[in-house]
Amino acid sequence: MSPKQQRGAATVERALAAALSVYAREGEQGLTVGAITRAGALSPGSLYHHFGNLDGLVHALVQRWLERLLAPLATALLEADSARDGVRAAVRAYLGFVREQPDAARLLHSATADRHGMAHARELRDAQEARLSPLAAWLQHHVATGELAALSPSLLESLILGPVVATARRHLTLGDTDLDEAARELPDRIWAAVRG
Amino acid sequence: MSPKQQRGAATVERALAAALSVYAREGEQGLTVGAITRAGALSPGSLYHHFGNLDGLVHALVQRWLERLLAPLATALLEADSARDGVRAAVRAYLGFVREQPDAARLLHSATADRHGMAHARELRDAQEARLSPLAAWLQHHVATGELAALSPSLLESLILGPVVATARRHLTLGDTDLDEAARELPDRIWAAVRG
DNA sequence: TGTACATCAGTGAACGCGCGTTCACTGATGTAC
DNA sequence: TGTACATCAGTGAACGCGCGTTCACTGATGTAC
Repeated sequence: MSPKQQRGAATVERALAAALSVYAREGEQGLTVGAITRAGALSPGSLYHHFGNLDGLVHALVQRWLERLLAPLATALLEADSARDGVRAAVRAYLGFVREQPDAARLLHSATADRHGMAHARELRDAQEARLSPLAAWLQHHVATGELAALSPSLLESLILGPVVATARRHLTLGDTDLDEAARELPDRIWAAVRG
Repeated sequence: MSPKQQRGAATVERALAAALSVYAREGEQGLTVGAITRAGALSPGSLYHHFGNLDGLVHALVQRWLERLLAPLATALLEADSARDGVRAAVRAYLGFVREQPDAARLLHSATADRHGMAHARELRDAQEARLSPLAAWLQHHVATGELAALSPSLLESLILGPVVATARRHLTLGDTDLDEAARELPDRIWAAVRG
């Protein structure tokens, strides 16, 4: 299903870019085949040639941006000298992504991605396993050294990312949250919740 | 739009109960007028008589359960003797709701509610203002006494509810999170993140 | 207590719109000889 | 270097399905006199 010619690769890019911009402009219920083909200047047949169906395109879009969110997060963690620095850097990396890529962040935090997340929860995690397992290993290691509290990985993840995700959602939908304040305050406060 | 006869009130109840059960069984894309009228043994016309349209029904359903989630949360806060006890009791109340009403929790945390939340974010908050403003006042008061950290209300909210929401979502979708562990560990750890 | 009447509640067949998807076809690309 | 050919990429009109919604109507309820 992935393109074998440069021309095909370029079309795939156009389709994905068009889908994100349509989503940003029209929201979830505006993300239709017609809107995407119009915005990306491609035909329905071409879209189906590359993605199989609309769901396939959305899936590809979510995977792509999830990767672009998780990659710097993993880097931040793995390059840190201590658990404390890792957690704080990861929080900053997440907030940085929200600031730099608001459209993509809105997509990842939103209904569309959620529906996908719920329908393909395990599948999504499998696809991103290359990114997620280093994170899990990092957590496990610092629990073993005693720097992090002896909690299950999922609870640690909830304590670390929960406040960040909540802040991002509020910022992106209500707009009543200040990302600067969050970047200033969250890293240390989240660390206080998970340290050993 | 609200029923003027007992018969009407009973039909409204049947419709809302049917909608929640359809949602629990079939998920978001199964929540159609046809499915609801079949499950609730009512006609499309009747549904439109009471709710205006499908969106109106979903709105009513979300409002109802949001109220049932927020009411005990507010009670927990206001009856607490200290900020510490309040925060811990609120976290437990939220987790209790998730445990007792998993279907409703799934609805409130999910795509459908989110779409509504995004489309009618301010409207929703306005409707629940009677519940939300005591919460805001409570936070403000305990910030003033110095018990809570001097952060903006929205950031405090994110620090307190963020990890709980993240835990609930994981529990309800992936099922890989233990609510007992969460109820044991989260209250004190969340308190550590927001104390003054 | 009985009756007339306005209003509320409920029915379900019918509609039409918009959507995702298909398919027979043309055109472009790259490769083997 | 040139040509034949297989494969990839792209087109867009057409389709049909399922959906939310309507509407003319019947039936139930409660109230005023």
